[in-house]
Amino acid sequence: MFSKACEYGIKATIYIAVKSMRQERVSLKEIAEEVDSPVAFTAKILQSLAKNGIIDSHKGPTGGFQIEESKIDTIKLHDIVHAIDGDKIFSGCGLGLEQCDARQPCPVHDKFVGIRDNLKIMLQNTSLYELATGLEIGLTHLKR
Amino acid sequence: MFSKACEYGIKATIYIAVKSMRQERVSLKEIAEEVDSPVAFTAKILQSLAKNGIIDSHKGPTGGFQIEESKIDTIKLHDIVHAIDGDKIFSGCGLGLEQCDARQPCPVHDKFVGIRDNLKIMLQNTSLYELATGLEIGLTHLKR
DNA sequence: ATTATTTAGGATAAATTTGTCCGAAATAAG
DNA sequence: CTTATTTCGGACAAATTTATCCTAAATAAT
Repeated sequence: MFSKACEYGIKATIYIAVKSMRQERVSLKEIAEEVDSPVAFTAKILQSLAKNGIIDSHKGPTGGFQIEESKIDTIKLHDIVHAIDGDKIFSGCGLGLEQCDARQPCPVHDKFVGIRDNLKIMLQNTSLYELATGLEIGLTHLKR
Repeated sequence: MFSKACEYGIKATIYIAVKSMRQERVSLKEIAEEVDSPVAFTAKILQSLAKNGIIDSHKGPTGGFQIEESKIDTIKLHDIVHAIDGDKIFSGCGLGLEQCDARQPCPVHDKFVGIRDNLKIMLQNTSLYELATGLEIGLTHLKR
């Protein structure tokens, strides 16, 4: 469903959010450990999240990543996925046709659009705040 | 959403079904042309569809692929996808965790399960017959 | 200023998916 | 039986995704 990059990106962002709610900055190393993801690859993903304005990064000692607290309930799962995978998940024909729309649909067009709309709505409706809170109160987990 | 292999496989199966409803066998070459897919790669996919009992194959002159007519409305999109991609689309955690279920869920578990159930139900409910008929009466198309 | 620490970013490598090539096996027809 | 045609299946190649490595740049602290 999601790419590995996206999986790592989502987990990392949730972890950063939890720490940011406590006014703490976290290092790449800590994130990768807590989220069980390859360090260097995670670095790339965090880079693109930073470029897309989802997270903030700071170099040097005491540096690391954090998220503006006011943003945490504004940011949606959709924004994270979009920052990493672009909109290729949300657009394009289910069978890979170049020309496929309601007028000239592929055989699975309608059914596919239905599923994808569900996905999009879900992603747009779930906030980072909600995900981070669930983790903090021990309702959910990020490792294993 | 689907792998390329799956996209080609679905298109090919629908095309074979249309021809089979007219008691015609089709060659790999014709399928690849009509479905706009790479010939040799399509051959591999058809092989695995044949091994999984979705389609029948015959070697030699006048050979080719076909589908038992009685099967056409029994076969569901789900069967095609499963024959090609296995059940990796239907199982596993949305964030790649090894241990993730209702008791120890990842942060997106519930939402993810919801979407995936939709997908599964859709795939189990749409028959090859329905897809082939739509194509035959010109309601849908497979190229471009 | 110097040093230690941390992210940025480019180059490279490994793994997976996608795609090609070609000889072998089956089989229909002359 | 021979030949032409078609799928089978293994080896190989290209492209993409995943992952690593290393140097540079920034920056906090001494």
